[in-house]
Amino acid sequence: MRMMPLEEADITPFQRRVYEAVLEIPHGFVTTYRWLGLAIGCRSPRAIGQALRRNPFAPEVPCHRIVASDLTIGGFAGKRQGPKIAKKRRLLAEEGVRFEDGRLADPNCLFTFGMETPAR
DNA sequence: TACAAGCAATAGT
DNA sequence: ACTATTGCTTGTA
Repeated sequence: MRMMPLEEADITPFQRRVYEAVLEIPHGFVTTYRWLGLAIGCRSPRAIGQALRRNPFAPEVPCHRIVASDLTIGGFAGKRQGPKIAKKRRLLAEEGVRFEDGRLADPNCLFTFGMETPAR
């Protein structure tokens, strides 16, 4: 598989921002659409999901490390349920991120791009 | 170029 | 549980 620089890809600037941010997620960690939005200054998580859905860089860009803000597993491959989701869960399990009943077991695995944890 | 519809979500009611 | 909001992509005229 070819490693194509993001610069030469046929993508929009927004998509490039999203992928760059996703690449910063360390192995064994996950982040949420919310955090991604904060990181790249986008207040519309749906746009992020759409960008990831059209991800031409799978699996070079670990789009499986994105979960929903309430720590549910979120969606994958354009769906919110089905075999794709099971695969996403398995991929995360391989990286040491454990899920329980469709929810992230250890919130400690959340990667917040060096920002402070959300004031809840 | 202009407009409408859709999306792997989230917050508020 | 349901609706509103939100930024961006894509398709059609």
